[in-house]
Amino acid sequence: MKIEEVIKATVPMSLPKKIILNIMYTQNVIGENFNEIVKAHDLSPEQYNVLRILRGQKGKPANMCVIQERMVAKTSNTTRLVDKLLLKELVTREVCPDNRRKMEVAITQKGLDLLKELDPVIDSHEEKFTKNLTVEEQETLNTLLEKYRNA
Amino acid sequence: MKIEEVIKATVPMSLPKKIILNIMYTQNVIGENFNEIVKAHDLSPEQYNVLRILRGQKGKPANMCVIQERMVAKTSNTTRLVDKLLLKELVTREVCPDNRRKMEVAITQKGLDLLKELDPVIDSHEEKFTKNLTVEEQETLNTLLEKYRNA
DNA sequence: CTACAATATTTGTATGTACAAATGTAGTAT
DNA sequence: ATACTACATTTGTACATACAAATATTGTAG
Repeated sequence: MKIEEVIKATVPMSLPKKIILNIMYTQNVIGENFNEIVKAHDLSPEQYNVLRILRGQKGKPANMCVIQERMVAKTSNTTRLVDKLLLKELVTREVCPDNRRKMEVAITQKGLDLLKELDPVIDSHEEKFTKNLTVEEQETLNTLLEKYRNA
Repeated sequence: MKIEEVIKATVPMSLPKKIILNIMYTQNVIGENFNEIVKAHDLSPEQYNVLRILRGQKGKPANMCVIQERMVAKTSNTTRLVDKLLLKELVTREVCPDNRRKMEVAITQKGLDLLKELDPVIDSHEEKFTKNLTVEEQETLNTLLEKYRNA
């Protein structure tokens, strides 16, 4: 569906406006789809994100700053996200012995198991949208988005 | 900046994953920029959106359903958005005489004036990101996003 | 006409987000 | 040691969002 149909536009829009709306709306579609997936496992999208970041640390714990700077939505409240994950015993949180200002957050086995369970579902979610594009088109989309963003 | 740098990825990512993250993050960048603009005029992005939809009605009032289906984020709570706009006297809300289940929401002169003030700022915001792409690239980006989304 | 389903909107509630202020710790200059 | 600045995280508060349930109105079948 073209973006004009999505928002039922009555007048023609400029190309810049169409692109913005297209990006906003596409993110919305992806986000809702993703939300359904993680919600079925009692996670919010951002909670999943934190778990994924922690797994990427390969055993090494991460402090709050590190988690924050690796998140896509940079303004999330990391403290409260980790609070929720702690309650579900998916992560641990301890004061860093070298620097007591910092916290060491690590994923638990339970957390790793949950991610493993989610992996194939997430993968197919990612591929679901991509499958309509050729590899060449995928590369182009990626490049154009990066070029666009760096204004 | 490439998406891998943004999220400081340690391992290479699949193309489908990169595209998803790229769209999510790009939306984030646009969104924050847009947020700053409307916030300076004491509006939230969604409030602005509703005003814009009402102006598009060209004098004809819109009921809640119509507003909802024209919004980019389809899950917003239209009632409360309109509540906020009412408080600022940017819109009016009346029961529809033909069908008392429906509401007729219309933009006021004050609302139109506010939009007019915002127009040039919004336009330059939209063009700011687009200016790094040729018109041909813009068309391609648009087409690829639509193709991508319709999975 | 009555009961029932469909439509349109509102409200309640839990949760999430944005942002400033507060807290606690570490490093540095005097 | 003291005062000051920078750093890391947490907390408070207002606001927004998601979603189910409630309310009110209209249309329709018997």
